[in-house]
Amino acid sequence: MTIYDIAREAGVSASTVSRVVNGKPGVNPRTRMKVQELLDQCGYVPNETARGLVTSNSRLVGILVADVRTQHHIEGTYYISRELMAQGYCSLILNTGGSDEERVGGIRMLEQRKVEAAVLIGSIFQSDAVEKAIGRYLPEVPVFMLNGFLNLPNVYGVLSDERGGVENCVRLLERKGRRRILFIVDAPTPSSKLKTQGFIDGMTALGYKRKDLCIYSGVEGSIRGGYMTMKKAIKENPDLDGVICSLDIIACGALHALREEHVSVPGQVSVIGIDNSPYAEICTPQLSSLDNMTLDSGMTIAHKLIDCLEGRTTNQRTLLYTNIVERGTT
Amino acid sequence: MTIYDIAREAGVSASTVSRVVNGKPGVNPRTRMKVQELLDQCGYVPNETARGLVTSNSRLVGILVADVRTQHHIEGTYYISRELMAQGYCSLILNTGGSDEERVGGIRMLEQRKVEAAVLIGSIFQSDAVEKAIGRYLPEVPVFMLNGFLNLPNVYGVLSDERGGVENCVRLLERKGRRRILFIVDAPTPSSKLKTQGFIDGMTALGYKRKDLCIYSGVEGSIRGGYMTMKKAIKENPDLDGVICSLDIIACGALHALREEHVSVPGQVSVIGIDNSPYAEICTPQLSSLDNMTLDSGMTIAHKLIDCLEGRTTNQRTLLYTNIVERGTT
DNA sequence: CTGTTAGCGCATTCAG
DNA sequence: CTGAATGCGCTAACAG
Repeated sequence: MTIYDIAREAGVSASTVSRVVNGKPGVNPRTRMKVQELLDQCGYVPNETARGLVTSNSRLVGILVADVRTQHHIEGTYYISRELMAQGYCSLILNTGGSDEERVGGIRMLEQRKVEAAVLIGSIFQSDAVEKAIGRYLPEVPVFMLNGFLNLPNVYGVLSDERGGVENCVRLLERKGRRRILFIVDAPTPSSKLKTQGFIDGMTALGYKRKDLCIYSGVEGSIRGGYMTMKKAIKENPDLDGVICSLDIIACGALHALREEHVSVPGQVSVIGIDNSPYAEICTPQLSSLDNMTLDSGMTIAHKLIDCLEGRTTNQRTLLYTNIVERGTT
Repeated sequence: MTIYDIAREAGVSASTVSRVVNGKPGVNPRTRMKVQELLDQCGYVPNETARGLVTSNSRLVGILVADVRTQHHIEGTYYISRELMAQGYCSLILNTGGSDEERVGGIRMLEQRKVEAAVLIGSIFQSDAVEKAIGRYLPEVPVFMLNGFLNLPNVYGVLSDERGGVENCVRLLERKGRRRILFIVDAPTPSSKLKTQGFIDGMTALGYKRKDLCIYSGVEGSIRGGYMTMKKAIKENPDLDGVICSLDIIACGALHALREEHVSVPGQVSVIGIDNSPYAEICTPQLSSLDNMTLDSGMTIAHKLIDCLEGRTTNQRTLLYTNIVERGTT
């Protein structure tokens, strides 16, 4: 069913049908009504592919996520896609997976589908390979990064101050009288590096020496990872009284280990996670967590994206402040 | 950058460039190499929109989800999109939201984008409005439903036996000596109706009268919903010794309430959730849960979908068996 | 107000 | 082996 089919039925030209479909002026009201009726009756749906080819706007926005199953990535993805949908845009959500080649492949695919803008979810996209790929494949398309930034003229970044946030976590534990604080951190993404830096800055500001700091890094971002690491950490540091984990899910695993070892939380040991995810409310005791504003970041990006699409200018780099949500573990 | 630009540079015709891009035979190896070099050098990416228009295959599959944030929907979505990506297809993931109009709008949009197949995630899509919309907008396109089915020639359903699964949960609790079993169920989707039926069947098989059954329905699918309902249920049924919840997240809330009321789990009361989601491993004690095979369903759909796209036939309706994963609450 | 024409970028005949 | 011509479905400019 094309506009030509409709045109023939209605006894008018294709242009007239096109005008009616798009609600353009300059059509006799009677003609318009007749055509519209036929359109409804046939359940005509315009072919967006053909439309995109001629107008060269696809009304498509690409969203790249390493893995949509990641709790703290899905919120932003959801919000952005809903907001764009409301503006008549479709979201092409691509699960790129973990490797640089896959990320580059994703960017190439966005160019292939002629997206009008791209969103990259997660600091993991802050890499040289991605920067090169954007320069090569998407040099003219606005690219928005959630919790990341690349120094390119068409890249916009919305980041949360995770470094400062973790520093605040350290200060909080210090105020609670904690003296032997551990930091457990997952794979070394740009984000987790910032978190680690925040831990180091916070601790050294309190007078601790860099070499005395206790950091367990490269931990698997799962319950199991947190559990195993905590088990080990207790053995190695029987005097520990505070733990900061780079992910809520790791903290959940750590809580399991602490319970098994009959260490009371928050009596003997305080625990803080990061992300303020649903997990934090489910575990026992409920987990205190650093809210790194993934929802806010998503909302900010959605609005900046729409501004950009509609021709308004917007600043390239935004920093959001974090805050600690205290629950039962501190 | 189009094939014409490349053709001019290379001193050949667009047809030849097209042949090289698509790896078609009938090109002089020397010519092919020269063109390929230019292609690489320019970072040429074919315009999939134009390609789709002429070949009338979009290499696009639409995935409709009410809300990607729902834990037990994201697994299948992820798996399907990854599998399709590996086959060279793109996934157009649409968050349709909760209303029938939005679901119909989503289906319309899939037709507009000329998807080659559609996947509907969740039993909520099993409705008259959706059936009508498929008949109207996607009568020729294979439609796969995860945990749902519609009696249309182009619809394929992969369902898990949730009714039987809940019946087994009842039996399990009975074997554990539980006599006063409650059922807490969220909003009345086709899926939760089946679960409820399973509860009724299981209980009546044990000799309970329909009117004696204790069912709390229409509960908000959240921790809060489970918590509030459990609080109420304890008051109203001080002798309860078993609870089955239609969602893990509800069971998590219920566990909170039971702990607050100093009811020991599983000492005094056994609890079973449904979905076998990550939540089940996080709460304390770890939650026994009915695994309704969302991952398996996703995998099955992905494979059937690819079979279908490649012209192989596949049965329209598949039922997967469920099984109970016992953890600390039973 | 309406119809005719051209062309978006590409794959695919069909000639050469 | 290669190129010219055609059309996918649509919008936009132009002419009537």
